[in-house]
Amino acid sequence: MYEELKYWYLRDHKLFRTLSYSQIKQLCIITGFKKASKGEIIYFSSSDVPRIFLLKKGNIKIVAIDDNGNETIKDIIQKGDLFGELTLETDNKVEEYAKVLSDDVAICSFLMSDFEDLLLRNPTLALSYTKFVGLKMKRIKNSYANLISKDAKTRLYQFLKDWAEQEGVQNGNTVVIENYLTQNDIAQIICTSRQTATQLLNEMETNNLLQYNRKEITITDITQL
Amino acid sequence: MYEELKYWYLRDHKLFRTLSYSQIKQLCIITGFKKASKGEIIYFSSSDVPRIFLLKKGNIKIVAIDDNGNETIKDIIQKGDLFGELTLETDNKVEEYAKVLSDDVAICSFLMSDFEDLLLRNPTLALSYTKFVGLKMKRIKNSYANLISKDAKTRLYQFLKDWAEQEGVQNGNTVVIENYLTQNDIAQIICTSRQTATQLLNEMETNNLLQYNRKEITITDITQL
DNA sequence: AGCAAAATGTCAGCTAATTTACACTTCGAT
DNA sequence: ATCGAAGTGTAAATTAGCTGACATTTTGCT
Repeated sequence: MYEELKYWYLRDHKLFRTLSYSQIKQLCIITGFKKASKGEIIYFSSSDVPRIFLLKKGNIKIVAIDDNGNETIKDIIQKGDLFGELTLETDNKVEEYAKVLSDDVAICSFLMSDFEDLLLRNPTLALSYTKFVGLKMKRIKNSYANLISKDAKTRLYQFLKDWAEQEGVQNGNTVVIENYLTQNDIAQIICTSRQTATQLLNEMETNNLLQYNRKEITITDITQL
Repeated sequence: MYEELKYWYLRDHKLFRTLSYSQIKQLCIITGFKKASKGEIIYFSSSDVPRIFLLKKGNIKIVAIDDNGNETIKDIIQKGDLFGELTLETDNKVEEYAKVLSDDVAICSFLMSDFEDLLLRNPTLALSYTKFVGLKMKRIKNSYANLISKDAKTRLYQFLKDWAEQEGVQNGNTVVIENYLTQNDIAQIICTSRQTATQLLNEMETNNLLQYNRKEITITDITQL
């Protein structure tokens, strides 16, 4: 069980440990570098040639618009994460874009075709990349399994635990998370209504499980969640 | 096992199409072969060394047991599909097994380590495999997205459409699917209760959208779903 | 052929969570 | 410093779908 969680929390920087500096440089030289600040929207799926992106700094959310014009959060991308067409399949019928959550972000990107060439020339990297995608898949599977079989409260607890593990600053059993999400964002991530999320968060606050404000979330005792 | 036989087992998988006959023969990676019949349970995750499996014939479901002893269907595997630890990550704490759904199945397997060696020696194959895993991930994402944002009826409709597309025999707008699933199986796949699934199927039958029986499902007009 | 087990059909509560609706608070821009 | 927009708080009405509790039908087995 704990082993599983460890896997799950192993964020994706892992891939780049297998890449040498020169390899990374090679990728980044080929491409551009982009900075953006809070609230900005970055379109990346429909645009020109297929690319793979690497978030160097900050946080963004990947948002999709469905047929009815509803926004749904597909993913939260953190510093060091790759995003874009990781499956190496060009398929641009989905309308997705990224929205900047933190004060500012830095994104570097490279061409998918270049990346494919690199993989062909470097089987070890291809293998690592496959494992990396597999890890991502495992993560997605886990989070969806949670969404489907658990109630809203359990989902919120699980989300907070994940978040704390990934980004929280721990001090004893107390964990402080920099809160760049609105309650609405959180609600969307755990797939519930904004109102339900608000209620649950307030309930947790009255039960002294955490303190919530727009800047940060302090989890009183992470072992209690 | 004879070389020719091994070749036959791999030949028509899209993954290995990039390889020539002689290359495939050289692989010699198939180390296991197994036949089983309806209802049989095949354990594959916990056992000895990590393997990757290829289903040559029939249908199976991958079932997991959670902490409370509840069965959940993780995947339906059809003829030609690979299954097992496709992510190449050994991770053996999940209690999973396969149950044979069709009258009989033929499964061949190879060692994950052999497969990794193979990928390292064949960059093109490694890239194909990476895309293959990516495609699988995309599918999973899509089906989960459906599960979460749609109601039970829509989920059932979507499931039937997918199933029809994958395995149905079309004649005009009428599609006949060989039905190797119970209503309970269907319910589990679309994540609802057996009763709800039954009700929905009967409702569809009275609305002349389909005819259901244990052997086959006939969708009157696939464009109506 | 006979019987137990599995699969299917049906229905009445029950409940979590969505929806609707509105008030209050905080933030950011001018 | 003000004002509109975004974010948060709260509550009643409504509902999809689960649970439990059966009856009925079909299947596989000896």
